[in-house]
Amino acid sequence: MKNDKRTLLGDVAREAGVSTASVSRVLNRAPHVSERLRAKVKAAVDRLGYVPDGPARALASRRIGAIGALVPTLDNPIFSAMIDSLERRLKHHDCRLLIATYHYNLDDELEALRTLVQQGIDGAVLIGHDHRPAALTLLKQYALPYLSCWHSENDPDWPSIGFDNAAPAKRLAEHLIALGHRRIAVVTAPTTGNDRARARLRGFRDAMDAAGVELPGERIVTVDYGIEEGAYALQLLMRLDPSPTAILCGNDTLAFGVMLAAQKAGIRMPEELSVTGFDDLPQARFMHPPLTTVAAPAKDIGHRVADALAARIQQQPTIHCQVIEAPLVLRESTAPPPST
Amino acid sequence: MKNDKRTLLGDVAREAGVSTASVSRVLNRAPHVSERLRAKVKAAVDRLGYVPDGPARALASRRIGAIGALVPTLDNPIFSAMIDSLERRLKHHDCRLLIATYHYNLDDELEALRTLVQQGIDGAVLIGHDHRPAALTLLKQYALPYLSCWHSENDPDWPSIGFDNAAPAKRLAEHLIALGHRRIAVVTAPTTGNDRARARLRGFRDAMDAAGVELPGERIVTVDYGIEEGAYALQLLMRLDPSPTAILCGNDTLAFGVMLAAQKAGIRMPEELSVTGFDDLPQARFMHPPLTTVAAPAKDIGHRVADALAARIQQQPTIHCQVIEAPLVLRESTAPPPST
DNA sequence: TTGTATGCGTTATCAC
DNA sequence: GTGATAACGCATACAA
Repeated sequence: MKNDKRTLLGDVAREAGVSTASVSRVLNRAPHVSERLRAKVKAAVDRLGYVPDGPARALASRRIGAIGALVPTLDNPIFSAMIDSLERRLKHHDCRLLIATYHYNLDDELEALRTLVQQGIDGAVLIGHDHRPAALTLLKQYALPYLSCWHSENDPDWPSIGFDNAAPAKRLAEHLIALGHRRIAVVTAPTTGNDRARARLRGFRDAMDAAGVELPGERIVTVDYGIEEGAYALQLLMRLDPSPTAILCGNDTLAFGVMLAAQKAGIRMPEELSVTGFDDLPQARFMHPPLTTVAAPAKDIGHRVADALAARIQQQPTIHCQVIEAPLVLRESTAPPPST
Repeated sequence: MKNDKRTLLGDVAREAGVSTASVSRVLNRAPHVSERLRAKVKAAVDRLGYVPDGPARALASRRIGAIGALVPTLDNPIFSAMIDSLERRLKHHDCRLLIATYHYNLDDELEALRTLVQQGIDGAVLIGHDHRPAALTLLKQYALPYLSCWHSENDPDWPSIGFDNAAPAKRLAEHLIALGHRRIAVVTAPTTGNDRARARLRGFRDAMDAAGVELPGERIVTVDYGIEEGAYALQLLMRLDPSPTAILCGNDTLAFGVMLAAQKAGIRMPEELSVTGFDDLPQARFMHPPLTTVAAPAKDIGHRVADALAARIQQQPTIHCQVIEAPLVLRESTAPPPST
C-alpha cells in the first residue's frame, strides 16, 4: 500500500549513479552543483516520479515549509479576505498555510498557538496586539519568526503590519458631530482581549470628549460581532428616551444588524438615524442607505504579512512596525440629525 | 537558541526512570500501560515542560495530524464559512487544517494538491466534482483518505458531502416562470472546471425547456464570480431588445453586482426586473429588495466533512454520498413581470 | 564539486 | 506491562 514501493531519495541516487547528498543538493537548489549533475538527477527524478517526503525533510532540515495563522474567525469576510491574499502570496515564497481560529478567546488562541508550534511551523501571524503573555514567551522560546497585524502599536516585542484603529474611528465620530449629532450611541464588541475594538471605542470617545458631546453608559451597547447581535443592540438603544440620532458600530457586521432592525422598526435612515460601520465589506455599499465606514486594508495586509514573514524566516531585516492607511468611506448612511 | 537545550523524549525517560518507549506509549494513550507508569511519566513531562516534536513524530508515525483543504477562493464568504466550521470541528478530532486556494484553475488545484500531499497531509477535502484526473491518481497512489464536497454526484471514485446544485436552480427558474416571466436571462460563471456552475445552469435550462420558455445564447452571460462582473453582465443584458424581465444569477455575489448596476441604471426591482442568487450569504436579505436565493449549507458541510474525513482516516466506514438539503429562500427580489 | 556518514526526535517491532 | 533498538527519509558537516 502506502509503504510498498515508494521511491526514495536513495532510489533516485542509484538511478542517477550519484550520491544521496547530490540528489538532495539538486532538489534544494544548493549552490556549487554542476550543470551535468543537475541534469542527471532531474532526469532520474522524472523517470522514477520521485516526490520528497515532507515530514522527513522537515525533521532533517528543521523547517516544515508552512506558517501558522491565528485568526479570531473566518466567518467575518474581512479576515477571510486577508487570509486569502496571505495564502496566495505565500505560494510565491513556497510556503504553505496552517490556519487556526479562536473565536475571540485568548486562551483558545494560546492553546492553538501551542498546537501549531508543536506542529513545527516556521513562523506565525497573529491578529491584533492583545495576547496572553505566554504566547510571546512561547514564540521567543522556540525562536520562531512571528508577526502581529491589524493594529498599529509600536511594541518592541511585537513586529506588526496593520493600521490605526483609533484614528479613523475618531474621524467617524467627528464626522457625525460635524453633521450636528449630539446624541450619539456606540455598539461595540467586548473589548476584553480585543485591542482593535478597544481602540475604535477610544477613537469614538476621544472625538466626543473633545467636542463636549456626552457618551453616557446607557448609550454604549456591548454585544458580540454578528448581525443578530447588532439588531438586538438597536432595539436596546431605541428604548432610550431621547433615543440616539446616530450610532457608531464596531464593525460592518454590527452595522448591518443595526440597519436591519432599524428598517424593521420603520426608522428612516439617514433622516432619522445615522449609522456607521468599520471594515468596508463589499456589501457595505449595497446597504440602504449605503454604509459610511472605514476601509480596512485586508488584502494589503495579507500580502505584506506574507512577504515580511518570509523575510523574517530567512533572517532578513524587516520594518518593525508597518502602518497602512485605513481611509474613511463616506456614504449616505450618515446625514444631519432630524431638526427637532 | 532553538537547538540549545530542548528537552527530548529521552530526557523525559531518564527523568522518569523509564524507557523512551514507555514515554511514547503514555503520550500516545496506548493501551496496556500501568497507572503507575503513566503517573511517573506525566510528572516528568510536567517537570521538564516537555513538548513533542511534530515533524519527528510525523516521520515515525506516518501521520502529520493535519488535513488539507483545497478551495477555489476564500474571498467568497460561502467558502470561508465552510472552512471556519471545518476547522472548528477538526479540533475535536485533534486535527489541524492546511489550506490552499486555486482560484478556479484546476491545474493550480492539482499543483496545490501535489504540494499538500508532499507536505504529508493525512487527508484531503476538495470542492466540487470537477478535477484533473491526475488528482484522483495522486490521492489513490498515496492511499490518502479524501472527500469531495459541495456537489451531489454519486461517483464511486469520489466520496462526497454536498447538495444538489441543479434541483434548486431549476426551482428558482420554475418560480420565475410561475410568476409569468418569459424573457429570462442567466448570468453564470465559466462552467469549465466548475461542475456547480454547470449544474446550476442545467437546472435553469431544464426548467425553461420544460415550460417551453426560450433561452437564447444572447441571454446567457458568462463572467467570473464578482460584484463588478455581475454589474458588467447587467449592462450587457439591458442592451438587448426586448430586455429580460428576470435574471438568474450563478451565485449571490453576481446577483449583488447585477442589482447594483440595475439600481444605478434606474431599473426598479422587482417591478421591472426580478433577480435571483445562489448561496444565501448573510447580506442577501439586506439587499433592496431582499434577494431570492438558495441557502447553501456551508456550515453543515464543514462540520460533516470534518467528521467524515476523521472517520476515514481511522479506517472507519462512512456514507459514500451524503446529500444535504439546500432550500429555496424566496424573498422580494422576485415578482411578476411588468404587464406590457 | 561530490561522496560518506551521522543526526534529526519519534514510533513501533520485537523480545522479555 | 515494559525495555532495547531498528526504522522513518532526508539534510548536512565533514572529508575527499
